Amino acid sequence: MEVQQVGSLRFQIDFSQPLYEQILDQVRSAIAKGEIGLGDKMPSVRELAQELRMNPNTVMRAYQELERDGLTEKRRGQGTYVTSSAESVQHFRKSLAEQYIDAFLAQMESLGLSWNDIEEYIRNNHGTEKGGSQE
Amino acid sequence: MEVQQVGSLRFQIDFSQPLYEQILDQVRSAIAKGEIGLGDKMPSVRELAQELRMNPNTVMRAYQELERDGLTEKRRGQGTYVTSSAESVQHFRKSLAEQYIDAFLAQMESLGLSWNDIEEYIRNNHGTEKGGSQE
Amino acid sequence: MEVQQVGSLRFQIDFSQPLYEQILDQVRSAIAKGEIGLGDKMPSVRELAQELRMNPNTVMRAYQELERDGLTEKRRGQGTYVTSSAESVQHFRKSLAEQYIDAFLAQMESLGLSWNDIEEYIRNNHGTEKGGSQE
Amino acid sequence: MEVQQVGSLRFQIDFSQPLYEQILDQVRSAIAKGEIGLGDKMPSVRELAQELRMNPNTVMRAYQELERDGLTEKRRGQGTYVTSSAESVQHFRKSLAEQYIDAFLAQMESLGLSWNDIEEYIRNNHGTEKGGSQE
DNA sequence: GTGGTCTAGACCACG
DNA sequence: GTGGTCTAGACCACA
Repeated sequence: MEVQQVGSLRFQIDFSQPLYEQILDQVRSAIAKGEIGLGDKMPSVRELAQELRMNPNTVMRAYQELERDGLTEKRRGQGTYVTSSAESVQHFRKSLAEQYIDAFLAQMESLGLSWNDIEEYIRNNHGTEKGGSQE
Repeated sequence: MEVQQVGSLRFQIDFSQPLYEQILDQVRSAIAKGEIGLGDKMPSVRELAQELRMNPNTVMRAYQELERDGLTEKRRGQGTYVTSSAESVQHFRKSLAEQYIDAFLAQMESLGLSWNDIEEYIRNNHGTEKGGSQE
Repeated sequence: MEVQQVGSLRFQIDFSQPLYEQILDQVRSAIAKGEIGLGDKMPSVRELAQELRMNPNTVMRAYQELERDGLTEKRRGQGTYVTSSAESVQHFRKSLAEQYIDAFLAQMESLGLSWNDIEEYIRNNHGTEKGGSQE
Repeated sequence: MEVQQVGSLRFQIDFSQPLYEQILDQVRSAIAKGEIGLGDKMPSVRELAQELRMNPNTVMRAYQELERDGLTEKRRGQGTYVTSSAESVQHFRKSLAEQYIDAFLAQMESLGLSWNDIEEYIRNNHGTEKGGSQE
């Protein structure tokens, strides 16, 4: 897997999913985990596109979505910045998490699996290496 | 939401996802949960297409994938049947569940959420009606 | 796998191939291997259809092909008989074998495999026990 | 027989088998034999369809199967590429070869032919022009 | 009647 | 430009 560092952001892109989605997810993740700080400057669309060898339109689409989610903001003539509002980040993080969780539970329900089945699987396969939390 | 019953199968189709995927998911679910029994006859491609008001090719695509997954089998000139092998169903169910769970844990990790965070959310929002798992 | 005995013929039918082809192949095999003797009476179309729970048309199609190949002959009012001519059987056996072999060699060639590769595979996997393949 | 060259691929199509299967087989063969290199770009679905004078859906079906077999991969908006993994090709080649060989041996067994009979036939008819392997 | 293949042509998402 | 989904309708093999 090829990993690319651009400023404080790290990207790992493949061709199995839409490119703009991968940028979106990975920037979101960096913001949620504090890998890029509140108020930090994002790479410009053109710079990122060049580094990732993508069409600028593809990067722009991800940036637009980030802004719509309240995670970034454009400052005229200066570029794009991570929002300074910790509250915005928290709010977004919570709503996305809930969305993921609800979708996941629906999937499990569709397979007829109970919460106990899930816990058991996770205990067996991912039990030890839990972490990555920060609250 | 419009729900349609075809034999022992219930379908609920919208236009937010590919139609063949929705058929696929819902038939999988019915098999996994035993709503349609092992060895039972499936609706014919044409019949289901007519009931769901879609093109037979769309239904056929879902049926082909079901067969590739080992959940159904075609009998020449007779139609499509749910596999008689409980083992096939179990194997498929397990592998799909693991895939879903792994993807979910990756999502949670990308948001910097710990397993405790997840459990807490679920306890609060889905805690009471767990076990039988149905909405 | 379900095996059915009809007179001196043994059938093992599944739904993954055309039914008439399976009858054809298995009767051919029985004749080629002498499991049913030259000049022996074949089961009638109706009888075989009933035993195998098939449509008589399906059995008839196989019988027609057998007759066209010179392996059986109809005697008016008496039914269908395996040919009495050992020469006919030998001729057919040879021509079918050549056809199979040529097709097989074409497949191997299409994968870029040499005869040595094939021999090696067969030595490793089927070398010791001819006929009753069972690992 | 009409042969058509498209990029580094050569096609020879008739109407005796499904068109998508012939594309599938011939592309597989080209990959297995290295006639098209790892990582090379395949003709686009539309281009190949036009060259072979068939419907794009027919070509797409073959391409989907190639991808399912791990021999090719799609890159969003860029086209279809032969996999870069020599291992994937080798794995596929081996498993297909074994499948062909096992089926062939079953055919020979059904005709009551021994391995010696086969070798003799091949020595007589194909003995001189063997080769073309590479590993 | 069943499913399987193919065509023609439309519309969409992605880059 | 790429592939992905869907429709409508034809023709075929099999039972």
